[in-house]
Formats: sequence, structure tokens, C-alpha cells
Amino acid sequence: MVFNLDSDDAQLNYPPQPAIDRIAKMNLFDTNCAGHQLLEHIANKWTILILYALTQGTKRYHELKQQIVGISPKMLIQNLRNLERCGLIEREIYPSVPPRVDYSLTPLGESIVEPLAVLGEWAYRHMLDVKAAMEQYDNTSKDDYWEPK
Amino acid sequence: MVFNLDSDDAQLNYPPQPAIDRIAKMNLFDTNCAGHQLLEHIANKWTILILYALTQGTKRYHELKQQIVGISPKMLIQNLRNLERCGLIEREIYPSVPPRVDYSLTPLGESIVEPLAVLGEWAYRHMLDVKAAMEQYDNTSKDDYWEPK
DNA sequence: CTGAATCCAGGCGGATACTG
DNA sequence: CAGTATCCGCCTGGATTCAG
Repeated sequence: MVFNLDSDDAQLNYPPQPAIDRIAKMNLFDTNCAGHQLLEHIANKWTILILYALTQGTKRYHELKQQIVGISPKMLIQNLRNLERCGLIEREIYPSVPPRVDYSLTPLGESIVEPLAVLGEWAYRHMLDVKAAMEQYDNTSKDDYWEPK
Repeated sequence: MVFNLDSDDAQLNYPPQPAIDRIAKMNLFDTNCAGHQLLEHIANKWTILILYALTQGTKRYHELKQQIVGISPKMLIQNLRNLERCGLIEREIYPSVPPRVDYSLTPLGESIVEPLAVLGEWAYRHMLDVKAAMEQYDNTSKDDYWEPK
């Protein structure tokens, strides 16, 4: 097998090392580890959805607001700022009237698209399994497992 | 190309379709979509760390509490219950004195290990880039971009 | 149109003490 | 040991309004 060293992501899954070993090598449990803190930034609902939206290309503020149903302007801006601060997205301002602001992924931002896509696909493919499990849990646990006060 | 239908994960990355196309096919932006709600459950710091820990095998309550630095008993139990409800982990009770409770991944839970490992590796490999970006952002933005109140 | 600012309720989440 | 229960600060995050 030949590694393409130009692509960071390409060699990520090869050689196919067990996930347990790969995880064990990272000290993500350490609060002081930068990777731990980075995970905290990424691991939230809105951030992930914003990155999903931006994989489709450059978008304006109101386009994002429209696509990401239910997000408030405050949360949208807050997460956009956060992503910009992390260097994952870029903010470009066009000094026109009315103003126009474009958001797009940086190269670093594009590098996280693949991992997030994998995660999203897992959610999409197993959502019914999880839904069924939750319903069963809610039914059984109430009756013969634990009384709900 | 031959798909191994026995393995869910095996066919996830093949054929190598662009992430943008794969994401576009999922309506994860729809709040009503079960996949969207599932993402909300997964996308939080503690849940991910718990799943990371359990990839190393069955663990007891206090082992998890010890490994996941900084988690309070309340958050640990809350996230464990949540994961159990989603069908990702299993809780086994040994009626002994003192009591012993083992937590382990279900087959469904094991299926998410790989996506999470990919995400963790991304965080680990790019944490310095992000850290540098954040520092630069904090320095420049304060002076010549926006005054901090 | 793109935000900033303010207000405010709800809930997240930590600390602690306690139970089986 | 493995949680539960309670208190409570504070921060999230929504709604709304206003500004450039």
C-alpha cells in the first residue's frame, strides 16, 4: 500500500490499526491537553451543524441562519466566532450596502469535514436503532425497574 | 468492488465519495430528524470521553470516574444513563457486597468507536494548529480589529 | 443585511451530604 | 462501592430590540 503524504486525511485510516490502540495513544482525558480542549470546542450541536453547512461552500450569514433550523442569531454568531478563532472558518467582509459577509472553510476547516462526515453518517445509519432502544428503555425502566418517583 | 454486508463500518468509507455529497444526502439539519436528535446526544464532551474510556473494555463506575478527570458523580451517572438509554452501553449489576456495576459497550456502541476515534485523531493531530490560531486571533483582534469594551 | 446589546428564564453542572 | 438527593451559582441560550 502506498501512502499519499500530501493528504493528511489519507493516511489517517491506514494502516488499519484498531481504534482502541489509536485512542489509547492520545491523552485526551487530560484536561490540560490541547486536544482535550479542542474536543470541547467541537463537541457541540451548533458547531457541527455549521461545519456541515459550510462543506457545501461559502455561505452568507442569513443562508446559514436559514439552513440551520432553530438557531438564534446569538448562537449563530457565537459559534461562528468560535470557529473563526479556532482557525476553522474564514470571515470575509464586503463593504457594500447592504453589507455582505461570507463564511467559508479554511484548509484546516476542510480537514475536519471528513471526520465529521463519518460521524454524521453513523448517526444517520443508526438513528432508528437508537430510537427503538430509547423507546424500549423508557417503557421497561418505568415499570419493572425503577419507579419514577 | 465487493461490499462486505456483514460489517456495517466496512462499507462506510467505500466507495470514496466526497464528504460534501455524503453530508448533503442526510437531512441532519432538520430538527425532527432522528439523526439530528441523535447527534445532539453524542455531541457533548463527557459522552465522548466515556465512550473513549469504554473502548478499552468493561469498566466499573469508579474506574470511569477516575479516568475521566474532573467529572462529577452527577454528570457521570447522567451521561451513563443517557448512553444506556440510547442502547450504546450496557449496565450489569453484580448483587454482591460491596456492590459492583460494570459498564460496557453494546455492539451498537462499538460501531461508533471508529467514527469517534477518527474525530479524536483529528483533534490530536491538529491541536497545535488550532492553539496557534487561537492565540493569533486573540492578539490581533483585540488591537486593530475590535476593542474589548 | 449583519450583526450587537440587553434582558431573562431554565437548566447545566459542580459540591456536598447521605443511603443501600 | 455505587450511586441518589439537594442546593444553588452561573452560564447557556432564546427573544427581542436596535444599530451601522
